[in-house]
Amino acid sequence: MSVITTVKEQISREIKNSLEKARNEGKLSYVDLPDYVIETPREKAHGDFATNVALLLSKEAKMPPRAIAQLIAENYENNGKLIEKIDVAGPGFINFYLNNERMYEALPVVIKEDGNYGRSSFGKGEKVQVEFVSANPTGLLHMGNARGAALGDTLSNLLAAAGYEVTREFYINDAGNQIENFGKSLEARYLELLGQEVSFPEEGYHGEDIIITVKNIIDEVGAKYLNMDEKLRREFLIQKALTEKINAIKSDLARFGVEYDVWFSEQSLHDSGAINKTLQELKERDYIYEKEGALWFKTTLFGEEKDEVIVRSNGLPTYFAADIAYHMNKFERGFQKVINIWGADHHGHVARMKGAMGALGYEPERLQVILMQLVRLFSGDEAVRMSKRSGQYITLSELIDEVGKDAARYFFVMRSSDSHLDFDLDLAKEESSENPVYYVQYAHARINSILKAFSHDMPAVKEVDFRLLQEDAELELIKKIAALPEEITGAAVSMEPHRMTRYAHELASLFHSFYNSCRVLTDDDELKKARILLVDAVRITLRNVLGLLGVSAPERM
RNA sequence: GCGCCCGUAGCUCAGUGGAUAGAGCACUGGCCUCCGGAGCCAGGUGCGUAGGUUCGAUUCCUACCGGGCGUACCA
Repeated sequence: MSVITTVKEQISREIKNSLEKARNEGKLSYVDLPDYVIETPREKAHGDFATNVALLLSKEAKMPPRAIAQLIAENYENNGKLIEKIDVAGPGFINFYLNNERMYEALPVVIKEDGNYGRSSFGKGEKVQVEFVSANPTGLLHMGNARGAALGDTLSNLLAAAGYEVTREFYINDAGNQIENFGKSLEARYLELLGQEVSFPEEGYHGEDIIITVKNIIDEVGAKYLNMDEKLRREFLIQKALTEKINAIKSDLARFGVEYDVWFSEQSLHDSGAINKTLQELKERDYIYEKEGALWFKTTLFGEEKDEVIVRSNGLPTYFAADIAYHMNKFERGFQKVINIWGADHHGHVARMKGAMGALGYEPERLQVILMQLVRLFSGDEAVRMSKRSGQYITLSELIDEVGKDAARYFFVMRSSDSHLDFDLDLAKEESSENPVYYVQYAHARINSILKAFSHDMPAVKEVDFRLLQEDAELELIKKIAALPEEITGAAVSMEPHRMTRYAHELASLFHSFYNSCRVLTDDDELKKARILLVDAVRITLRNVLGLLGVSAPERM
């Protein structure tokens, strides 16, 4: 357990004791304690921890907040001299000033835990699945997919670090309409490249990449399929092209630092009968009816405006049917919680998916959907279109070539997922100090440089007196380092990976300030040892955070 | 029309039912004879509008304005 969590719990216990004591003495009356918080105040002048308990209790106790706060402060038992000073401030906040001695305890922990520092068993090994990207395998990955990849992978890292058992999964849409469409496009290109005159399907995939794919196929099999049965020809082309596309997606994601545990085929749900089984179950539970030759799912029960077709009049299930079967399959595999990262253009799908889960007897809250606003791509002032149909888009692969994996991953995670992301390619291409990822990496490189210059064995924790670290810059740095485990669990539970880029930047900033005001390799040997270990703890913390973000921590830049 | 998301500094974005709302970029001026100047320090403007709930609202609620997305027997 982290130092900060321990301290907060201790303070909270003492507050309760203190309140009860006041109540027993008849100085205060209340029945239940409100949901108060112990937080780290924004303002340094407000201490290391603050609580709003007196403000919240005011109404029930029928006393002014400041008077309650005063009672708490007076009755507070300062066990083990944890707290240096208690103040009642403002409208009735209680500020606690931590005894610095306790803060130093964080440093040996960081050094001992090293690569594991920040990890916790908070999630108690609960099984969680994160499904992300799941792009159609009919083309290459674009910027929107890239954002989903960075968010999903970082969130997965965070959950794993917070003690959950995480499975990363990619759902391959290798069935349905768009695959039919894909087949027609492939066929058209195939015939075209072999000298036939064809009209390209209106709704087809116009991308250059498809032409290349078909050229590869022709290199392999030549004109063998020119006069073959249309259906067989398309099936062949689809199989060939899908394999190639999926492999391309896999390798692009691998370059981006994303490795999946499971690649799940939509087609397998059709083949195994899972979709029929799901439909049957929904029918039995009376969620399905027939109208105009199609089967409809009663989504109006979940607040939708109209019911949704689940099996078309041509007998083919819609993607919705497959998706329900897929999610049922997820729960059958034992995941306690299932997280999906979807583009905001799919938001209409959320309520009915949750509804469907409820209809099948699963707690809808076990399905969590992160709606990610779309990426707008700019080149300078000019917007770049991102349509697969028009075939004009920047691929993930090109992005990595241009701005590098580190910058791209950091940028995509930097913004909250429900905020639009304006990605200026020209700016991201610049390898300059404007790029925040360099700022953080630079701190890491700088520390390594200091440690190298130190040229002695690292001092043993036992022979170092951390109390020599008295400067403001040093104390601030220690507090920030100590906060990592809570930052990780907080970002994981709220599913907000962007918090970690903030943390990384703040930590780097505190280090740079420290560096400018305190010399590490000073003549004072004892102080030098303490600072070397402090700086080493910063190095470990930075490296671990960058690791969670999938960004490298270079020793030299 | 209806539904979801967004509206915070010149720009791109964080943030919170509480105490003086932050960062990066841009702009201006300063900083080690010394551990990496890709750094540090200083300088200022802002919660779309109007109501409501509250001891307290930028945060929650309602309406409106502006932007994005959705509203298919597409996914």
